Amino acid sequence: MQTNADGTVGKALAVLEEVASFERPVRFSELQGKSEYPKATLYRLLQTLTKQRMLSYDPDSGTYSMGVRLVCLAHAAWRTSSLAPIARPYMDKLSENTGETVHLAQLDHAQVIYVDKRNATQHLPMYSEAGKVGPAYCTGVGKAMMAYLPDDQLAGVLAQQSWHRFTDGTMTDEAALRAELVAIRERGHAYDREEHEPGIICVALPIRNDSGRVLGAISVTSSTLRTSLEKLDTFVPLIRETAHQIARETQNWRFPEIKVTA
Amino acid sequence: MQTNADGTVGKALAVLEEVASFERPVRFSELQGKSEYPKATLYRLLQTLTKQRMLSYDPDSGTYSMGVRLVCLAHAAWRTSSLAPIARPYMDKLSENTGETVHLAQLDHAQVIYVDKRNATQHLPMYSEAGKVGPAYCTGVGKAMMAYLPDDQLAGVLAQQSWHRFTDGTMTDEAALRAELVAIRERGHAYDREEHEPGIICVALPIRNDSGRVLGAISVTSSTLRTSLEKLDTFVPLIRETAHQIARETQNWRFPEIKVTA
DNA sequence: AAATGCGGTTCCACTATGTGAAACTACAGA
DNA sequence: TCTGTAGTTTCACATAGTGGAACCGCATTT
Repeated sequence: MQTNADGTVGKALAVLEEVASFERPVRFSELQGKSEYPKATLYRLLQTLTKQRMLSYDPDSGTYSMGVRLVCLAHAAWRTSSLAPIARPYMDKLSENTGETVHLAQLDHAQVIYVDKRNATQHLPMYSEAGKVGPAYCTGVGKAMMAYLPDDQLAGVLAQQSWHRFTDGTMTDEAALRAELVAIRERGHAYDREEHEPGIICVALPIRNDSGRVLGAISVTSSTLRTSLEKLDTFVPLIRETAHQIARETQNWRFPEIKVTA
Repeated sequence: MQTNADGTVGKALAVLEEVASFERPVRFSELQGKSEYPKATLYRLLQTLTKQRMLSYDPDSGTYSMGVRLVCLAHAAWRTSSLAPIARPYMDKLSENTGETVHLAQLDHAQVIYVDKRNATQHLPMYSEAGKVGPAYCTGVGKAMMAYLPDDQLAGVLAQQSWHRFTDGTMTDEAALRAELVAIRERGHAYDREEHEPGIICVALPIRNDSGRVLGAISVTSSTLRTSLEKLDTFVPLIRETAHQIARETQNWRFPEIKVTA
């Protein structure tokens, strides 16, 4: 599970992630089974995390669960270093104009993180969706971002994909995806042709700043039952405009104070 | 800032919190100014956090900001150990029935953390609100929860309040608050009489399980311009019912698997 | 009642990890 | 070129973390 758990902090975070992966309160012994750390070490890490309120321990049931302090920290993270707060009004507008599900995503490590969402049916941007992660190689947003990544970064991301075949359409090797990325650059936008989930299709565009750096991506998603890629194509100008607006907005927002510190 | 930063993990988290407190991308030197750690140590901690993707470093501007990995972890925390996902349908209903702003909060350390919200005006449960923290001693939800805390825990929470006078109505010492908590227990619900913010009032009830343990609290909030405490009082039965429903729901939800492991 | 087994906690000699003053580098402005 | 400031690296040193093993407490078995 844990990639490079050097240092105590790394180990602690690996354990935290381990607890998270259970998606429910979990006993010491269950963790011990999955963890690579010896009993005493694991125990101490859990103690530390609990004392730091990253985990909470329920003495009644003898279980650990994720601590609410994380929710606070994440709130700060979301507010200050995700595109979501900046993009919100534009997301709203795009959602209204298209009437379809709209995602805002960013790239982290080699995964896609959805930082905001507008739902077509239930018109609530659900907290429960922000924070969700997805694979980069078989989602519209993932491919849209990868297509505009500098070579060295792209290589790193590609190397870490799982290439799991979710559907018949999933691209399962680097060569296929690289070809696709070229096509995306030519076309200017990415598709998800039921590559991650059968029946689910989307059009996605990257959000890039003036210097061309990829900040994130937006997608308009729907199902093959309701629409087709051709129909979604009509939204491209709208999405592009939204992406531009968000990118422009970031220029003003990011570090306006920095130059003033003198 | 940092309370008990024993161990490397504690120090790292203190730094993380420090970065969060700036609410914007921050330079090394700015952090150094606020931090108690020597240059080299701080530097290494930042490196570690960055490598662990809890922070992200922007080489262009030389600034650190909160990492998106936190958003993922928090997603897990929110889903599995907050009341929010369980309470969601009941929150929806309460919001609809009252037409006022509804909060769902939990106690952490000595603070109130809002884990969900329904807004009266903009009817979107905003991610940006979940994760917000507030003082316990001068909010309806905070007092509602404290009123039903076991003595030892209560003492701990009280000891950590700031007793800052936000408004004329703020209770600024333990004695006053303890008297209020007695009144709350007698009455069965708590009020916020413009104690935190002028013009803002609310009624709050704790969410308690069968054994009486405090799980969280719900409140219905409004402004003195629109309504009065007397009017909010009419919502009490509705809120109580909601709290009961949520508490009942947790019984089924929490650790159903635990007993089966045999 | 004693024995067994199991989840959880503590001990302690050992050493990996983190520490931080100081030296150094890169760069901007004088 | 010189000087100062922000950021990075070094290295002798010691703290902090490690983990095998022993221990505890409780439930179940004999």
